[in-house]
Amino acid sequence: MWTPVTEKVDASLTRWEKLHPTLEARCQILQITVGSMSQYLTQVNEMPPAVFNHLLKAMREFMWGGKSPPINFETLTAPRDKGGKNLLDLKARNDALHLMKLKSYLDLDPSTRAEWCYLLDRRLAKRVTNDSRAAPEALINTFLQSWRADEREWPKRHKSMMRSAKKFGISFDVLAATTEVLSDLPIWHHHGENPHMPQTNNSPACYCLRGQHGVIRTGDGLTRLRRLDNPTHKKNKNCKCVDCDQDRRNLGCANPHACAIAVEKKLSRLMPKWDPRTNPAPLDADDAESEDEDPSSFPPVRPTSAISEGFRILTCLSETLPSLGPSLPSEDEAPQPSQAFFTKGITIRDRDGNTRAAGGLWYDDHDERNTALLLPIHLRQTARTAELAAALHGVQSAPRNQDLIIYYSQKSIRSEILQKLDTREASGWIGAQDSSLLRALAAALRGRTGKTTFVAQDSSQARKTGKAGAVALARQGARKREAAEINPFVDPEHNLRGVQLSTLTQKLAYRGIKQARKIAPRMATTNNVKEVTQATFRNFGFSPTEAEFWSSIRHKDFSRQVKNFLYKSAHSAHRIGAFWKHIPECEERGICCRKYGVSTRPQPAHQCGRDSIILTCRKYGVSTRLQVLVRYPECNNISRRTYPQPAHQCGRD
DNA sequence: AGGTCTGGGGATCGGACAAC
DNA sequence: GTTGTCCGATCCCCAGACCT
Repeated sequence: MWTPVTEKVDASLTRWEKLHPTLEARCQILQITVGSMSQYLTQVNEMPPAVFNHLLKAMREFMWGGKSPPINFETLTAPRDKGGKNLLDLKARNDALHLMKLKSYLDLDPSTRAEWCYLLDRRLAKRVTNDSRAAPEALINTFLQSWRADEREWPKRHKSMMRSAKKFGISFDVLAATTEVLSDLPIWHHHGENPHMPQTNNSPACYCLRGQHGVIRTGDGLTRLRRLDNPTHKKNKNCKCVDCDQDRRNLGCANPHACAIAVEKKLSRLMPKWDPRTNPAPLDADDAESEDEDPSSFPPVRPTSAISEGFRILTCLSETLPSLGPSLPSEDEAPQPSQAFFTKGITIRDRDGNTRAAGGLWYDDHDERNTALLLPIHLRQTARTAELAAALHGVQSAPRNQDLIIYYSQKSIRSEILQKLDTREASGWIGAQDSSLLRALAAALRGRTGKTTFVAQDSSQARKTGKAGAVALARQGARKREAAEINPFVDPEHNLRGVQLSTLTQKLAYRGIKQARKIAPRMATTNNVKEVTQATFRNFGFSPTEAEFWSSIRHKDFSRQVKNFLYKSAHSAHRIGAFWKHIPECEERGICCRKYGVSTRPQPAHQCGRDSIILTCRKYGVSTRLQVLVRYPECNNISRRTYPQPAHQCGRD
């Protein structure tokens, strides 16, 4: 089945090879050949390991024209700002397809759910590993409940999907759910049980509830409970109340009271979030309207309204979040007057010439809570990040039941929190800027009982003082030597891990999977980047970040060849200079020969590496030099100064 | 030498199963 | 419900081949 595909790919790559494409072009060619030609069949029919290995090998060989690879494949698949070429990562692409299949499997809406999903449900329920006595009628869906199926019994054609589900941490979680959703969840093997109070699913009463009463979902159980509130109900097996009487006659239940008690026990062992009895009723129409009236205040959590929306995947992404632990103020008993503060973020050049961001948090003149903070270096150094840090600090230090008014200066802070939060949360913050701060801020806001309102700083007289105060504090923060400690604590109760499966797209899954993966750093590359950073600082007075370095060598002013040259140089992928030093019988290849030199005067023999190639070589050197000079005229002096130097080991200069 | 890639072997983990 | 054993899958490490 796969032979035509592999043959087509191989033939196509052979044809492309004849055009001698550049590294950059090869990446694109691989995307449009291997990527597209294997996509469909992988989707409908998983890619066998042999085919995967064949394609991977073909890609690797094509990348370097059959020669030995100087840069490993993983590095090439990394994003461009990390030194990669964003090359198609076949493994991640296949995994993304598995997750898309998982998405359709876990679409529980009967009107759209495919036949094979029901068959898989049944098949998985045949061999339960963690509860040998589990009853077949209690097993609805392994990912919705706590039972697990024997991996060896996973059907062959769904094995990869099941593996990916496990590998990328499928889970079921919501911040809040409507009563309908809670009532619709299976009551048996409920995943939301309190771990300290193990569930019973196999007692005689449980069998009666399933067999006689037909109780499958928590909602079915709720109707059994009503009698307990009925004054005519007697707490024994012979109760004659209407409900018990009916159960005895119509369902053949011997002890309706015991069954009702069993349901109550079961529900009380659920964590409060999952108990349909304690869940507050959904907002009625009036409440919803009043919320709409004030679009500036932080809205209550929107309850999940369909079971399928509760599945989360790629939960491994969130585990790397740093956490200093909870240090948030507890609920104050006394009612608090409402409080307002102003936030502002600015950026400056510090004495090392690097961009630093600082934030100001202003309450009132001479208020001791006024805060000036210098943003720690591990965060993005932008005004928005700094303002977010200031706002986070303000929210975290306010009593929870206090009404807050946040006067923000950047519009995007308001829109991120008030409008984009749901989408960001659904997409697992993949690709979102300032996600750690926004996450912490959202969690802190959700933990508050007081109302939080976002108001823009405008030029009215009353707000001018606050605005100016926040700016002054931000400037003060910028002068600080010690960076502030930002508390990125995210309360799990107010935070969802991973991505919402029901809104997952292949693109998003692919990005998330690539983001979750760790790529081993190359020592040569790390050293090169460090060297360039230091040299830039020496010559131009600022240190570029790693991302800036990688984007600068792709600047549009450079020709394709030079870009290619710089990229390979950054990875030490040229077999030049010192590379030959220790290779038997090839040592002389590292020695500069005159044909590469611009000067006709005899030069002392030296190791011909990058420096000498750029500075003296005819082939690359002239064009690279010219292009660098056009872009950075100030380099002119440097290169002239460096040019006449004697033998040296080449570096980036 | 320093990089890539492959394959093999050992350690580890998780699950099934049996015995207690 | 707990413990121990077995087995397979997976991960990790390393040696070795290969390249230039």
